Amino acid sequence: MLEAMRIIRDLIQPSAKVVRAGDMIFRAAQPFNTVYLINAGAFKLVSRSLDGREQIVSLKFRGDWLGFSGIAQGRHPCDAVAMDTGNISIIPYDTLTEACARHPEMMAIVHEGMSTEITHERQSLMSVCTLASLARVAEFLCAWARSMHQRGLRADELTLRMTRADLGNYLGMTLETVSRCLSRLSREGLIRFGERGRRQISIPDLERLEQFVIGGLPADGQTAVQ
Amino acid sequence: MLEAMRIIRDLIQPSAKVVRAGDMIFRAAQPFNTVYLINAGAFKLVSRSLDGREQIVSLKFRGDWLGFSGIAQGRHPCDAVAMDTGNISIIPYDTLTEACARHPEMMAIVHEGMSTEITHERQSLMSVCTLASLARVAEFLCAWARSMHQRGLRADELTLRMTRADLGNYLGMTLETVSRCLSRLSREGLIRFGERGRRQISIPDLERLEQFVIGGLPADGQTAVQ
DNA sequence: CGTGCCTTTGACTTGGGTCAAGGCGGGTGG
DNA sequence: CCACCCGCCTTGACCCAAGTCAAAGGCACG
Repeated sequence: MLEAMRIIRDLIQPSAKVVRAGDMIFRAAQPFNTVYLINAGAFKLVSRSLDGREQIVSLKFRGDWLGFSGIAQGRHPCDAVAMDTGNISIIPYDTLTEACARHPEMMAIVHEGMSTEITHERQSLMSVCTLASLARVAEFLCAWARSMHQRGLRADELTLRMTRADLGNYLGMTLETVSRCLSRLSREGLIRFGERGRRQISIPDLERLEQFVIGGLPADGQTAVQ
Repeated sequence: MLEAMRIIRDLIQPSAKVVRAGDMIFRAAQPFNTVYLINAGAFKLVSRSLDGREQIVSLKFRGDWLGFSGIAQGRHPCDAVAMDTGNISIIPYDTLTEACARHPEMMAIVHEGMSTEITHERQSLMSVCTLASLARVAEFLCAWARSMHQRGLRADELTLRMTRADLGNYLGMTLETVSRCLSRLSREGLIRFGERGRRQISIPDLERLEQFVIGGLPADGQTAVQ
């Protein structure tokens, strides 16, 4: 992934931009002509339906692309919002397609990015459809940790950059349920809250948390109820 | 879309294959090296988690691509299964990337295909996360109808090619709930069951069904309870 | 040191899951 | 041609996970 980012820098030399929490990278319905590569920070993609339902459809981090979903309709179908300060490379789509035509390795990178995005959205669907809320929250934390690890960041100390309401929206449950699930995971010792507030979560044993997702708690009668 | 299929035929002249209900086009974990373009038929993509949860993550029809999700890992992440007799073009991925490098319009078509797929998966997530089961079933039917219409097929007479269990799996609910929701929609006059069994559904007024998804029933006290 | 947002927790309600009992229809074999 | 079977579908009764509503505690910032 770092490799890919280096190749893009070499072949395209894109300009970059610093963003702050709350900044919109693009908005739904805006004409599509640019994609972005995340150098740092965390971003959410928010879809809105005609009748005002709002859904966080994806979370994106360093190495991820923003904007591919706009290709099909020539307009972005969702908002992209920075969740904290970050840095993105700005890549005109024309430039990108030209680079793809000229350099097979560039096309490979872009296709891989889109393919990853497809797979990722499907995993979200799978999680929402097949897991109970407690396991869903646990899996979300595992995925976040794995994702951080894979990007070379520390994976045992997560700093969630979102409110419980956002989390709940993304995971398909209410903010109260998110809160209860996190409390429960903490009570079970599967996670711990950090000193810097309840958005900081540490995972003492990722292995065990992953086991919990697929198998639930070992049935030994030791676990607290509710 | 038909335009795109013509261009592909002209530029690549892919071989085609007839498939029958139940045939696997590819299986999860198989090495990725081919993509498929659907000429006719209906297909489901099925993901399986390590612990055996199974999820239908997408349904595909004429004009859709099969296999892009395998690019990222070099292996298909899911099974692709034909839901009835169909016909697919077989396109080696190498051939496709070469055609993309040589012909900008080919690259545009491929990128559009992937982009559409990303957007589509997000809409599923949105539907599962923000709609109650009755509205979800209704929206599913609307989407199927729109999708058929867009492909030049008749949109007021759907023949679902799946069991209630598959439907429920795809929509994130049990088969009993699907059954109850369909019965309810029928009782409300929003859909009708065909003579050829309860998998054939006609939509007398698509407009009204779409209104129902976003607004629920008009509150006039006429509607039956449960 | 207040004011407002975020989070937690409790009590209650409910949509949809679970379990169980038929019903329907098409295919097979007697 | 009929009887039976088997897979799919529907419906009812019951129950529970998660939603809703409400109250209060914490934290951050002016």
